[in-house]
Amino acid sequence: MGATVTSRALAILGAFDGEHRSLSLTDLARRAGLPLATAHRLVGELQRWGALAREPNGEYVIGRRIWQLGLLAPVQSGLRQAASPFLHDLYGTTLATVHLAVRDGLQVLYVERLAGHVSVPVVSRVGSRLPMHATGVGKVLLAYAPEEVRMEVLQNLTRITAYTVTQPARLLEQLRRVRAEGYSTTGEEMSLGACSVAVPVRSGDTVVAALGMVVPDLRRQLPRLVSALQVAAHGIGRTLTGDPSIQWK
Amino acid sequence: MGATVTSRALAILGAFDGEHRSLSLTDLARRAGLPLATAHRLVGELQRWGALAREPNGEYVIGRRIWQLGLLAPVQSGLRQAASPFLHDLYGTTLATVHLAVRDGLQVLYVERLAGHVSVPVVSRVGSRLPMHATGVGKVLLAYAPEEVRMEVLQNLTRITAYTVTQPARLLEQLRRVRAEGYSTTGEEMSLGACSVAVPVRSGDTVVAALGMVVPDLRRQLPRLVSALQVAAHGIGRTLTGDPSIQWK
DNA sequence: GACGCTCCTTCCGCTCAGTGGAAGAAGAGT
DNA sequence: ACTCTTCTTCCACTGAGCGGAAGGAGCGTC
Repeated sequence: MGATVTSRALAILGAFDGEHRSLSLTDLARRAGLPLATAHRLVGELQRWGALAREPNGEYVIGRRIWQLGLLAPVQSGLRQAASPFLHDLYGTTLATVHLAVRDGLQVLYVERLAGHVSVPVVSRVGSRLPMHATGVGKVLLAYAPEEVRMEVLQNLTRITAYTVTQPARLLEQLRRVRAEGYSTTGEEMSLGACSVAVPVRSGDTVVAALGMVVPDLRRQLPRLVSALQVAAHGIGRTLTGDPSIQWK
Repeated sequence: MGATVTSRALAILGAFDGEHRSLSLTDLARRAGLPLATAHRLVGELQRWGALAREPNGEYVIGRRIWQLGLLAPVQSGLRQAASPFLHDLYGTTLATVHLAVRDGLQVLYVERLAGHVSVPVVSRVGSRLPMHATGVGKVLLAYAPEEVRMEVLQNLTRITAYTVTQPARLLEQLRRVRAEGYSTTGEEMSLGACSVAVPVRSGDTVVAALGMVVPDLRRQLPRLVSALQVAAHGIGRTLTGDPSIQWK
């Protein structure tokens, strides 16, 4: 059992997540698995440093200092910088929710997002992870992932909606098509009422990211969206190839 | 002298800043003021948890986990949310780099940014701080800051480029004009080849932020840019006034 | 190919920082 | 006035953390 002081402090920070953005001391202690007195002292130190802040209502939230540190993280920073203007253009021409994602292990990690006006149920948030087999960007990344990754993901196709593809053979077929046609689509596989298209972003020969879009319905405008995405992805790729340091562990 | 384990771990994280995004173990130990062996152990723990990551070259950088945590921080989240659509619109109509900044102590803190394609040397990054006297948003925030803040900033006008305003009297005169005319400008005062315009964002009577724009040249289009900025700033202000919780310590 | 330099990793016995049970304070319902 | 919950403070015991020192691992120099 991890009993080092540092691991305890980190356990406190780790108690926060997307659903728990603010926590009381007691919650914090419980979630971190620490005695109240211990949590209290650690929380005090973290707060003094600026890692945590206290809301008017007494609950704790992640502090400004961590926010600033996080912005220094080289999480795809080269990629994000290169992509940023293209994402805006894409948003400008399509007014759809636009995503930039990379593969992180067996999941998709969203590194950038622009939210559209249109009320489509979008689950992703910047910094969140989703399964690969049920998202547009995920299918692209999976299609170009190393064989072993693909195999492991195929073992565990959890059902999310009634339309989620859960048969390995069918998904494999889809992935082959992604490679052949250069784009992937999903239809309400992650959340009802949301469809998506995505294309790979290449730097040289390797696919470093996926660029995707979420819309309520695909049928009519598919070709237009795909070509808009491809233009943007190509632009990002060209910018990247100029840049020597693309972060990818 | 901070000798608690937690404070040491935090000191290690604190060793990173805008100019030092990746550090060797030795640098880290030196900057955090810790013996090498101690730093080594702490760094190991931080890395295991994901607070730090190791680059191929052996240097340490802020890890993905901290990045994710930072995204949960409620830093100006009300303000940023309110501003986001207006920033997009602004970018859409002007295609210039657009900034949203607040005052943090004696510096400008950039809380949001949209980067344009245009190759203008832009120094600011989201989460970074810059001096107030050499940036467009800074001058706006300074113009409306409490007297004491203004005085303290005026004591220390460091020169950055050949055009930086370093005479207190001249800056004061500029600030008076900002208040009178409702916008500020800079001409290559922060970096050569970059000019900027900025306007205040008001919530009720108080100036809560500044909205700015960086362009290669101001002369011809100044009136157009100022009015675009003012429309956006006004919109943000109106959205904010509806919102009860604007984060400002 | 031996030397010197810098940077990283491991070891281990001493000791003081961290621990956490418990008691007290401060609210907020009822 | 009471109970229940959450927060804060206290303090004596003890094992987790400390860090000097020694041992790698590179790399450039002569």
